[in-house]
Amino acid sequence: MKPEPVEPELSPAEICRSVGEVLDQIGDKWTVLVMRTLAAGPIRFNELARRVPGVSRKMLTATLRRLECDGFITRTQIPTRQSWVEYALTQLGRDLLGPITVLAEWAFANRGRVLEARARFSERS
Amino acid sequence: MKPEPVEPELSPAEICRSVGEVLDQIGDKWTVLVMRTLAAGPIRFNELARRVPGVSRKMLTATLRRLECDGFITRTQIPTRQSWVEYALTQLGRDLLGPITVLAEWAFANRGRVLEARARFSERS
DNA sequence: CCGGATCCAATCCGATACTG
DNA sequence: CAGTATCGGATTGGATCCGG
Repeated sequence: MKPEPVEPELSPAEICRSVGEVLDQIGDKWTVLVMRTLAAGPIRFNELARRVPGVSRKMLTATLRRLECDGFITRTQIPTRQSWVEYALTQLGRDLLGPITVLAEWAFANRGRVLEARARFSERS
Repeated sequence: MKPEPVEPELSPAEICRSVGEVLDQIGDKWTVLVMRTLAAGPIRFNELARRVPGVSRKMLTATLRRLECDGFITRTQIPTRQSWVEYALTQLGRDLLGPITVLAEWAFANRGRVLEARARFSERS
């Protein structure tokens, strides 16, 4: 369901710009955690706040606004007696989780190599 | 030359932790730009500073230290008449460029969808 | 329940000047 | 050439209070 295989070759300059932009969008403290939590299905604001450990409501609001603005999630008012707002991933958001998961799996598979490097570095300096 | 295909299934909690750690490492302003520049081959400090547009020497130093500590690059003193220090990617660093490039290519292929979403968002609010 | 608004501390980061 | 040291503005993000 990805948009296209596209051309496999990308110039280094295009790579740099692309990765810079996407890291500006998702490289902050909470964005990916929120998206991963939304991956399980639509969820309300306060439930989301509970499931993302440590996030303040202020940062959660800011993160959700940005994700909504960039088209990665939807925000739906459900009028009932109480206020009720549901957030959910869009197709674009689900698509983005693919490359993010690739990165996460790499990090998980290689965390030992990083820890070894740090140990060597600290004992050498 | 990747370490292993590893188990394809990763629990959501492990994904979150992994991606949080790797984003802490590479999610800042300069790390990926520096690594992409190093991908062309070993390079000296000041040449690196010239090729990464806008970076200050202070931030470049900090970025390189961290990359070295985490095992993504090597720092080599070459004693000659002048000071001479070369930085180069390690195998671990080259491996990391794989998932990063996946992300960059996704961002490049989908940047139009994000721009459309922003246009819709701004005209709706 | 879902936020917005404000204050404040910590951190980031660029500019500048200096060293071996 | 390859950094280090210090200052100060800008940004980040938590705490708290307030409102619909």
